[in-house]
Amino acid sequence: MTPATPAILAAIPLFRRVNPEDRERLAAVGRLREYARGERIFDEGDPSDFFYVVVSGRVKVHKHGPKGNEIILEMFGPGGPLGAVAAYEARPYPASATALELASCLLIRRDVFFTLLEGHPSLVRGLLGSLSLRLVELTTRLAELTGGRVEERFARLFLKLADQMGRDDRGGVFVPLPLSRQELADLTGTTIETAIRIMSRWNKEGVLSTEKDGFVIVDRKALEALAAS
Amino acid sequence: MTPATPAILAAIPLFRRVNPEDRERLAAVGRLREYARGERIFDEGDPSDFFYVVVSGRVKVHKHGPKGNEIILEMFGPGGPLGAVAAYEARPYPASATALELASCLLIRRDVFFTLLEGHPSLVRGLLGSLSLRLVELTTRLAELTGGRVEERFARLFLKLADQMGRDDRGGVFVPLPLSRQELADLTGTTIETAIRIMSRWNKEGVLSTEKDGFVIVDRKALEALAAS
DNA sequence: TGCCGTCTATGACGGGCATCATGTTCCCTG
DNA sequence: CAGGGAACATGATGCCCGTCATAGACGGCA
Repeated sequence: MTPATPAILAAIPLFRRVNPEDRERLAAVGRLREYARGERIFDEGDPSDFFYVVVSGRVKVHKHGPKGNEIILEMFGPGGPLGAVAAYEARPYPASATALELASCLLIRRDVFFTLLEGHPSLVRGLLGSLSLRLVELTTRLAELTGGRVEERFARLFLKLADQMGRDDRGGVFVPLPLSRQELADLTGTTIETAIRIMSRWNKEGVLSTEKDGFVIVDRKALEALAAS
Repeated sequence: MTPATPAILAAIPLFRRVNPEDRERLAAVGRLREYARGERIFDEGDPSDFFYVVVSGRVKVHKHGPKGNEIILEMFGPGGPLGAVAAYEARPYPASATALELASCLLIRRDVFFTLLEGHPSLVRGLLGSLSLRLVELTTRLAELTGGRVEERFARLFLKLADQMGRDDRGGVFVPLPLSRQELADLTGTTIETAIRIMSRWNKEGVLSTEKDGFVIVDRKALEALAAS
């Protein structure tokens, strides 16, 4: 838990258009905190005392269904807002957030964040934009999660990851994101066994391989064929 | 397509805090339009020329998945905003909207809506609030749609409808919303045949009956037992 | 009144996937 | 190095539900 610096704030798109003086003031009350892989940042149902911004690493936002199953709603990298909805509306967090890898977040107390919003239309604008984007992505995920085979969803998931953060390496497209089989299952709305089955079959068929620090998509064409079906 | 009146605008929560003069101006450029049951209001992918507000009736917002299946994302009654995300970001509508029954909407041209936003922080505030609410509801639906039995989802759907708009009548709780079997299927992420099977079985078992203008929940306890499982 | 399209209904069938169970690998720690 | 827990792997089993097919019910329209 270290103080924030204006430089860090300036690197966050949401705060880029805030004037330097206010950034100074914000830095004075903002705090930085690191989270280990798997560490919980906040929990569904907790009172929303803080608004968070991801500074480094990746974070998953997840929620548990009525039957005890868990589903990952979205994954955020640097700049991603956490708890915006809850903090804005002063209601409990509607979902949990957990670090997918070593990550650091900027914490802003709810009341501070709120008074900052009052004086900065551009901030409100930025929030509206990011909420809009999330709405669009969530609706797309909702439409994709229903009525398709699980393998199709896996194919689409990895194609999206490849587009977002893939780089040519290790004889294919390398996605530098270590996700467990359980997390893959939570992303696609299935069980861990089915996730394991698909991943180990793909490994044998030379489509995709799992590494310690991510995945290597060896045969992108195969994934595209599966996603299209 | 008739002109809007300030009285209609005043009845819409989103515009309630806009000052009367601006409401006059808005009424001058806003248009009212009626839609028959099943009529399309706008289509996924269309350019977002208008921002809509439901004035009367009910409207479904739906989207088609990759395999041609359709899913209903949400249903709006009077006051519900349609196309807010697209209009705000000037991107094509991410989903379609269709009238579930005879409905009327207020249409506001995108550019007019946008300049109105500029001068009214309370409007922006209202938009943020409604987007937040929709995000929360969507995430809940996402979590519920995965990993459960179809019958559970049906039970939860009707319990929610009962809470939202049910009234004691006809020997049970009457939900005044005529939804086809296909629409029930689109709401729960299943097929029309499964929807028909569940509904006709429930009818025989005396749990729930379909009427011309809605549904009657006869045995609420039975639904609660199913939803909990 | 008769035709036809839409919606509702019901059966047969099979496969995908959840569930249960057991085993292996790997890492971490004392 | 032994022990233990977590993640990965794989087989057996069963059933929910998607798919295909057929038929009745109903309403609109000529």
